[in-house]
Amino acid sequence: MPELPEVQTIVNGLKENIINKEIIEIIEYRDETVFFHTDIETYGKILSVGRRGKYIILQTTQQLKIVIHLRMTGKLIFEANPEMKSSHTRAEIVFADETKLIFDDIRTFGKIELISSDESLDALDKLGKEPLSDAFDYQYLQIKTKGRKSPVKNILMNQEIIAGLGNIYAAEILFRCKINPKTPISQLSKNDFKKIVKQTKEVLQEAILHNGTTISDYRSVEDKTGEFQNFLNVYGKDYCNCGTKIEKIKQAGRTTFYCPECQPEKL
DNA sequence: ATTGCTTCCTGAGCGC
DNA sequence: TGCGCTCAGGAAGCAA
Repeated sequence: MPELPEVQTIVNGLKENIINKEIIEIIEYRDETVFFHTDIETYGKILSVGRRGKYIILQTTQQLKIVIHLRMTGKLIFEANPEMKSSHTRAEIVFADETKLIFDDIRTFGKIELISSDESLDALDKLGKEPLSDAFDYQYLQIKTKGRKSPVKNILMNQEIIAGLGNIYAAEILFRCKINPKTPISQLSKNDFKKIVKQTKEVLQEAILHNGTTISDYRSVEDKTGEFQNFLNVYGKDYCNCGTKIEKIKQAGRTTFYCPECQPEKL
């Protein structure tokens, strides 16, 4: 569900709520939700809350990293009332002051992984550059995709190339670049690469300022809804601002939205 | 090595 | 109302 701006919004909310709180228990309500990759005696206090791609990473004082991926429908809800449960609670991180962080996930694809601070996860190690970092520039994108033939949309969705983009933002970025999503990455010019990098950073920054996008079930940590959906140009739209009907196609199993007028195929 | 197809699971929305 | 079908901010795990 959430992409980079939504995850960042959640991380920002968590920073305000759970820093320095001591974890006393992690409860799994549904199997295959919480994975212990390290022996835990005590969890410790939350030292920091961070993000890498779409992963949320909590660091504790006991050399423990809690890595959370929300996938499609995961939510984190900070709850002050210990009695409270949400409709699809899969796990809870319970703090010493009786507040808790509820991990709610309708489709149950999300996961919480506990690892020692000096370890990592394979998926984390393989992630590509952070799109908002200076290291993400057109040269990186060009070198990283050299020899590939995939459509540019698939490249933008590939977490091993760019960490954090998903279906909505990939579509919006290409709309802003006026690039057809089917275009093979190998056919893009240097200028196209520059445009993609520029628009990626701009779209993500704007979305973060608006607390992300809400389509149906995304909520930030305090159950606030994002507002960026009001700024989307193609995703979920029937018509482009130019009046043309938006095309919907399948790419790598996902629906791609684009405007055939504003994003024509290259001849 | 890279690409594409299927799968995990639940619920909403649609047409009949 | 209700049934059955399609679809959903993701990505691992295969097969080709």
